[in-house]
Parts: sequence; C-alpha cells; structure tokens
Amino acid sequence: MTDVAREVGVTAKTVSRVLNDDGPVAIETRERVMAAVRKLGYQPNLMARNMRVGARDAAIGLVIPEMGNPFFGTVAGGIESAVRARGLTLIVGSSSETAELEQSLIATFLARRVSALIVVPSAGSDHRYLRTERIAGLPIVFLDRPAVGLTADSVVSGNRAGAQAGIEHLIGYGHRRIGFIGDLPATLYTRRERFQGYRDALEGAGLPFDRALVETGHDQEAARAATLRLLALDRPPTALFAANNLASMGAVVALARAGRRDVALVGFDDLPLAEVLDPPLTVVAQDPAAIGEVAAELVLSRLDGDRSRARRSLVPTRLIVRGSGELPALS
Amino acid sequence: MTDVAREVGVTAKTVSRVLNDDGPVAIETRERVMAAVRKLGYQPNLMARNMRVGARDAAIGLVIPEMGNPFFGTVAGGIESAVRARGLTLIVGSSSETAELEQSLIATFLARRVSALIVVPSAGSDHRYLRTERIAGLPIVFLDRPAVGLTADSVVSGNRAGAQAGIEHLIGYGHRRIGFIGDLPATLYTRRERFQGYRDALEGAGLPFDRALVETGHDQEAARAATLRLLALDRPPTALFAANNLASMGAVVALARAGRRDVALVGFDDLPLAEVLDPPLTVVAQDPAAIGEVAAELVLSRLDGDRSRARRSLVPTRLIVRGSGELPALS
DNA sequence: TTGACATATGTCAACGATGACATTGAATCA
DNA sequence: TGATTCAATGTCATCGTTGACATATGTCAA
Repeated sequence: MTDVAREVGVTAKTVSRVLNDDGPVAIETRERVMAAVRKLGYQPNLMARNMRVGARDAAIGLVIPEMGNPFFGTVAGGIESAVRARGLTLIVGSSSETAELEQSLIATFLARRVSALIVVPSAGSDHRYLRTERIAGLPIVFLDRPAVGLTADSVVSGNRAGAQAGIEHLIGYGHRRIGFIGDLPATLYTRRERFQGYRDALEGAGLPFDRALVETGHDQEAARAATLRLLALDRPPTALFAANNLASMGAVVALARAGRRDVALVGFDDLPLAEVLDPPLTVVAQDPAAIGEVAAELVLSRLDGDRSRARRSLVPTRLIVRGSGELPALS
Repeated sequence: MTDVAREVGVTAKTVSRVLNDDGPVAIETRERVMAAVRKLGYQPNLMARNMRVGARDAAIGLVIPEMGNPFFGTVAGGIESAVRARGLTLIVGSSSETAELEQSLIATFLARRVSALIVVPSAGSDHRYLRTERIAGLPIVFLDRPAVGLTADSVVSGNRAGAQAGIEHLIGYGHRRIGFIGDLPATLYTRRERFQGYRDALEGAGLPFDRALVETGHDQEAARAATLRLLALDRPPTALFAANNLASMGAVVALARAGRRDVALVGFDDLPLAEVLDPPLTVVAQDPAAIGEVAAELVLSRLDGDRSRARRSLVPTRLIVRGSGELPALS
C-alpha cells in the first residue's frame, strides 16, 4: 500500500480511503490511485486489515472426518455456498475420525481467529475445552453428531426415527430376523441412534432382539465381511439394515457376489446409483446439502448476534422405496 | 499475549520467547508463563505473527469446481493430508465451474497471502493475470486441467491415452459404431483430450468418424437424455463411451431403464459400485488420490525452493475390465 | 470580511507479535 | 581483581492497515 501511495504521491491513508470508500476523496485522486493499484498489481493484505480492525478472520473453520466421502463432501459444499454468499471463506480440515486430529485442527482454526467453527465430532472426542470460546461468544455448530460435554448448537439427521422407519418397513414385509450392520466404534453417536431406532422398531413389533444379528463394519470391505458372517449364521437373517453408506455398499457387494437376491436390504443414506442396482436399493435417505445449509444458516444467525439458547436441529430423513427393501421374507 | 505477560509479571517478549523456544528463559519463568497461558486460555494470534515475520500465511488455497463430486473430494483429501503433514492448512473454495467465481476465489486467497495455490481451472478461464504472482515466485499448480495463457505446473490424468485405450477395447470386441458422451462445454480441456483419444482410436482402427455419434451431457440427467438420443438414431451405436463419471451414471441409468443389456459401455473415471451393476461397469479409472498427492508434492517442492522449469505431470489411467465393455457387437 | 462548514488530505498511534539490540547480574577466567 | 562471557530479561521499532484527530483549502451565508 505504501508503494501505491508513493507512486501516486499521497499517503497510505488516502489509498486506504479510496479502497474502502471511506471518507471523501477527490475524483482525480481516486482515479490515479486506482491506476497505480492496477499498475503495481497491488492487493490489500487481509491479515493486516483484520488485525487492525480487531475483527476475527472472515473465515469459518470446518472439521469433517473425510473429504472423499460424498456425504461430507456434499455437506461441505452446502456450507461453502451459503457461507460465501456472505463474503466468508471456508477453511477445511479432515480429522480422519480421530479425536487428536480434530482437536489440533480446531486449535489451528482458533489461532487463525476464525469467525466460527463447524465441527463433525470424532468418536471419543470431548469438547469441554471449547467452553472458553463458547462463553466468549464464538459461534460453534456441531454437525451430524452433537457435542460432548458442551452445550452448543447442533444439526443432525433424524437418525433414530429414520432407522426405525426403515426397520418397520422391513417388518411390514414379513421379516422377523433383521441383521444390523453398523459403524465402528459402536459408541459413535450416529451408530447408537440408528441402533436405537432398530431396537425401537423391533420392540414396537414385539420381535425379540438377537445380539448375534448385530455386526460391525467401519468401511466397505469390513461391511462386506460382516454381511457374509451374518449370512453364514445358523439362523441367518432374511433382511439386512446397513446403517451408513459404506456399510450399504459393502452389503450390496456381498449380496451381489453371493447371488443372494432373496435377502432384503435397506440402507441408511442414499447412494448415487441406488436405482440401477439389482435389486434397486431401498434407502433411508439423508439430505446432506440441507444439513450443510441449516448449519451454515445457524452460524450466520449467530454471527448476526442471535444469542438465544443452543438449538438442536433435526433434519428429517426420507424412505425411498426402490425394491431391495420390499423383498418378502421367505423362510 | 500482553495479558499473559501482565499475569506473570514479565514482558510480552519473554512470553514470546517461551512460546517459540527462542532464546534463553529461566525454567521457573517458563513454567509460570505456561501456567498463565493455560489459565487464561491464551492462543497466539497467527495473523499477527505472520504479519510480523513477513511470512506468507501457512495455508494453501485450493479451488475446485464442486465439493460434492467425489472425484474432486478425493483429490482434495489427498492434498489435504499431504499438506497438513507439513503444518500447512488447506483453504478451499468451489468455483461451480465458472471463471468468475474462480477468479474471485483466487483473489481472496491472494489477499490472504496464501503460500501456494492449487487450481482446477474452469472452462473459459484465462490465467494471464496470475503472471505477477508466478514471477514473484508463488507456487501455483493446476490440477486436472492445465493453465491457460500461463506457464505453470500442472498435474493431469492421461486423458487422451486413457480414452484411446477404452475405445480400442470396445473396437476389440467388434464395435464399429461407438457413441461418445462428453462434458459441456466441448471446449473443456478434459473433454477435448478424451475426445481426441476417441478419434485417435477410431483412426487407428480405420473406422469412420460420425459426428452424429457425439453427444453432450453436463450432468447425470443430461447424460441420460443424451444416451436415449443416441439409442434412437437410425443407425444407433452398439457401444457407448461416457467421458466422465456423471456421464457414466447417466448412461448406466438410461441403459438399465431401457433394459438394453446389449449395448456395451465404457466409462471414464471409476464409480463406487461399478462392480455390482448389471452388467458390471468397465471403466478407464483415474487415480484421484494420486493426483492430489502429486500436486501436493509438487507444491511442497516448490515451497522448498525448487525453481526448475514448469512441469506437467501425467497420472496414468487404468482400464478396469468388469463386463459392460466386453459385450460383443451384435448388429 | 468573517466565521462556519464541508472537502480533501495528512499525522499519529495502535492492532499482536517478534527481530535487533540493550541491559542487568552472576559466573568464569587470565 | 578486573575483564570476559553468558544467561535472563527488557526496550524499541516494525510488519500493513485503519481509527481518531488534525490541518489546509475552498465555499457560502451573514
């Protein structure tokens, strides 16, 4: 900026005035400044500006478990567009689903003085240490899973009700033994909630709960193996419920390879080509873009000074019937 | 920091020394400072630090067209992990495939004084305006598509060779009329390259080129419609080549709904459930994680002072044979 | 003609941190 | 013992920018 000022023969302050439309500047001076700016390719230093005005960085920090996962990718996309409409920038880090990385990312973001945080908590993380920031008024929104040890806004899917609806759907087609393939670790919020929905549905229908029907697979491969284990049981399930998108994919692959078109399947979270699978996959669909947008709007309203109590937003799920969930129980 | 200093009864400089392990500090002082830091929940202000040391922001800016697209999501993931291993933060923006948004994002990143830029160029963008930064030594790497009007590093897939291999594969199964479903706009680098590969293969086999067999679909819906148009031709193709992942999905859906198991299909870019489709989808697979990592390494070596000539890295593709590409030409 | 007021610009300090250099006191050495 | 060295801390200026306030020039009504 000093360079520009020298080029024009004015003070930095005048250049600043031109660039920020702040205070009166002679038209001719303005033009000469703009010309010098272009000539020198000058770009204001946002860091210095933010520091001076004492403002926080015009950025919001986002922590997600995995960028490659389309669910979180879509969520991030929803957040980004909403947030950029307000001139804010998105800073992203992925925690690889570990509490340590999550905390270190958050520390980095705080050191950068981001204006707000949006966090998908990892299993086992504890957010008590964020109390100071909460009290200082920093907007913090938890996504997909609520905070632990901290009262804060959160936006989550209707996991329990959604899973329950999915299981009830299967029960409606005569299934009495329904396998559950869930996330690892079993303490993960979404896993627990969906599992509760599973049990709610069983109980509602007066069906017994059989621990042997509960399997775990934290990625597609593990879910595939878990599916095979379920099918190999003495009294195998006639239907499966896959509690997340990777589990669904693993189950689909396992059933397809085994040629088992007789086993019903409902997945939690939609998949891109679900409709052309054989049989087409019935799912309890989440709305990742909506989750992202709701979270972004919550953050923006907090930035606008909304100091009301912490909210938990439930984004409803939707059962999409395509075929795999409507296979009747034969045995 | 001043607060911490006052709490302990020393100067800010001493606190700075403790936190940066810079210069001698009495053990007792160090401990009291650390205690005060914890007590006050102090976190150093990275913006101020960067400004003072005149360093650029320890962040790299990434511009991708769409966060929800798993291809770019995976690329971003590869970059992020490589980059964070070096203590750098990733700032992401999506351009929605428009040159204007791309340029405004880059401007934001430059104003933040990022240490490097990684950009997936949008169709129609021109990067001449980045010359100043290039000359100033800012590492800029273009991803998936090369820069326009600027000599700079780039990392791209082996589009032309990959497409050629895919088409040759189809020709090998007797196909002589092969439909091409490409991106919009047709000027997009990846579209052009893959189209060239298509023509190379035809020419190599002495097959005629028929403009009527070239269709365009910029998303899944459009690709589905494009597929239907191709199938409705007087002399329809016996095989299809879908030039990107969304085009593949559209083609798969169209063929499945029409019950056309006789039309061969090869897609460019792999899909998650390709193997369980009916028939399983043969693809020319890209390696998005590798693309991201190669780009990140290139950036890091530039940050380490590598001033050699601009490089273009080609990440090879791989033909994955699954079934849909091996359907013989019947007509 | 003289304030009063608006316009155009400048001066200075400060945001939070650290580099360069100065100061203090104690230990070490010729 | 006085000079030398080093550890421990302080002082001051500065990074690029902008708020608060000051100054200079011109305009206009009384």
